[in-house]
Amino acid sequence: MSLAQIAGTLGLSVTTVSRALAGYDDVSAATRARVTAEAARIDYRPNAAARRLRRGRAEAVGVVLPTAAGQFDDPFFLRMLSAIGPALAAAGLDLLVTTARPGADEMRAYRSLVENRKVDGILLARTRRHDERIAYLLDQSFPFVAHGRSETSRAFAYVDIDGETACREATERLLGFGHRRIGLINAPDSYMFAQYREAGWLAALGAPGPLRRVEATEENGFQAMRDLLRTDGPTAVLCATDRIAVGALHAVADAGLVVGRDVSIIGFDDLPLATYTSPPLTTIAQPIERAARRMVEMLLARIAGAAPDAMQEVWPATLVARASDGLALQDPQTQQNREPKHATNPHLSRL
Amino acid sequence: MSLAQIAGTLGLSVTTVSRALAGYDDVSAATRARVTAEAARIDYRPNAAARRLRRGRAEAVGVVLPTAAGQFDDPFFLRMLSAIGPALAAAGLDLLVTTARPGADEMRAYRSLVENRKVDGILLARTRRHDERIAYLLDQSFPFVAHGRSETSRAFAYVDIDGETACREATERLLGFGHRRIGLINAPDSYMFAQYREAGWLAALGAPGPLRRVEATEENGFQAMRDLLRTDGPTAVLCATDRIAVGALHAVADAGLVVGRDVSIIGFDDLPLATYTSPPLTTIAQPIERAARRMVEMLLARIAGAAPDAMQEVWPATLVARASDGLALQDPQTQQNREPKHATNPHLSRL
DNA sequence: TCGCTATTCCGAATCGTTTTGGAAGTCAAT
DNA sequence: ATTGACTTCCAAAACGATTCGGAATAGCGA
Repeated sequence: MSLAQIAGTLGLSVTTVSRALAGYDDVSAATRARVTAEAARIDYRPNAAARRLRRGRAEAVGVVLPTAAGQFDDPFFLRMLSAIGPALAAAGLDLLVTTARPGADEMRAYRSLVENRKVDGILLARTRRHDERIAYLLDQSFPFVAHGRSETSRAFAYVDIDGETACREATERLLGFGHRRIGLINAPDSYMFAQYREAGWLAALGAPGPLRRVEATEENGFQAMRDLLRTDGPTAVLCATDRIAVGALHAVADAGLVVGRDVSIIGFDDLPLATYTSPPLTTIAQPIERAARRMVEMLLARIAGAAPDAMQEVWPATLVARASDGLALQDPQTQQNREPKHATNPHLSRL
Repeated sequence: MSLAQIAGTLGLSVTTVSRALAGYDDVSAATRARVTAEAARIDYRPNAAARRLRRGRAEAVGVVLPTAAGQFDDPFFLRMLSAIGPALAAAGLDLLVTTARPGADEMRAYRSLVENRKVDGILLARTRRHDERIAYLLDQSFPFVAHGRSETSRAFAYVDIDGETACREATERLLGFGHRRIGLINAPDSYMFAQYREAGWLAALGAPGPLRRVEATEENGFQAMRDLLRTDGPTAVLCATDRIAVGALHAVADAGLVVGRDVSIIGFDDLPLATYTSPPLTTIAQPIERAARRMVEMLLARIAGAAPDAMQEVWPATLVARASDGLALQDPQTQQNREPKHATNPHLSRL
């Protein structure tokens, strides 16, 4: 199961066997044929550790998954992983997944990946305004690509979703429905994506509206919505993630109100689930899988030595209208328009 | 950043530095102190590839995630990963994640992990009745632990959830509510867990009831439930997973029926989401995280050489009652008992 | 002084691959 | 016969850690 073994049975040197399999042109066609045949016969597989040691590359890429409450369960990361996997496999790279609680643990995980040379590059998500991970990787000039921007003067590669525009347009949509008290249940504002979503909401509104900031779980969405309903009485609420929206949906129903009639709700992510909430959730779809594949492309280029300056992309998100939002109640002219809207579920209609 | 560097600045041999750091007792206390101090000073990290090559161990564990429609998105795998991560980190092992579509791709992924010696052991989930992966790993006598049993005469290590008992009890609960036409929306019966869940349902029922088998997605759950309602008119339906149940919930509402009154639904998994469906989903909770941690323990023992025979555990699952099931309508005596049940959401009551 | 045991250190081999810098042989042109 | 160009092969040196089998020194009793 080693080059030496093939070399032995064929009476060749290890060098020649290696070069034959690697496709060098200083190996005769006949010899190459004998080598590849024998390699196939014994099902030769190169020893990954030896290759890595010699080449000085790990041939692997790292991802650190946060395990804080509500973080890791997030389908967001799973969707990212599912898209990263095949893209990396196509490039012959392994995927090393580490889990860490945000905080000291987390930086230790990144340091271990970098300093033990376990990976050649890193993908990271859920960037923060002041992101210690990004600062560290930049300091080490270690190749990485982020999903999301961050507040630093130094250039790094990223793919981001334009949450600001998406949330501005979603809020404008709600304004167009006649809503005036439009709340936002946001993620903690240390997250960069929360910044942008809030900025978009604020831009459309002109002035601050009812706001809550919570970690993105169903439970927190529920609590925040219940609180919002009690103290601020919004007629529409934008939720920074679908998980928050699911909790919010429930809080509205729990208060004896009807989602889409008494209170409009718009989410963000377009989880598979969103079609099957009641009512089906109007939400903002972001192309996570495509973004993840692009991130892998960028990372390969970074590992190959390309500069990050040209690798900064912000992609649009698109609102998918379902039935959790609609015309504001206080607008009298609208009552007759309501029914068709809620009876029409674009998903169900094609079943 | 190598032993040679430390040896150089300290005027020692590489051997001594290595042995000092490894804790051998043929190194004087004074030398060991000098070595550890210098190692700390330059923040020495052993080269993972070199260590692996020399020791002949990968110091990593592999997981292959299925990427078929509805498979990978499944929160099940994310919950597993989130529990595996810390347990492996504690043992100093890396986690190598590969993605593969079930089929040829999948076996290639397993072969690559084993034959390129990329991992020392493998964790696998969603076992199947005739599981090619298990057969292969047994053939290679490669250490692995499965989540779920399989139909083979050869012993292997596993942790499984007793879905049969859980589903029997859930079905008995529905029978106790007066339901007589109790359907099952199962996962494809190539999956072992589907076998057990169906067996439990069947055991309680005595005779086959309305049955559908689909891949576990919301969409498929929706379709299967709609079909079931049209052709079989069940008053209660057991769903093999919560994702199926979410779709089923929607199909019931879509048919103009009320979940918990006209049709009872029970899921399986107890996703975080289950509390926030409408109505909140009665479902069966399985301790995935604890099981995953136990699987890691077993895998470490297997890698250390322990036999798998004593590593076969089946754990109980527990039903958590929420509001998606209740007394059957046709039973006249029950009408006054219904209301309190559905107004009482054990989760909400503690908020 | 001689042997003996502890203590402390180190040279060299090893893991399996890649790669540098030739070496040996063939062939045709001079 | 010599030269040069080409083809085909290989020895040996890496990569960095681990480990076997000593070696050197010191201390001690006989």
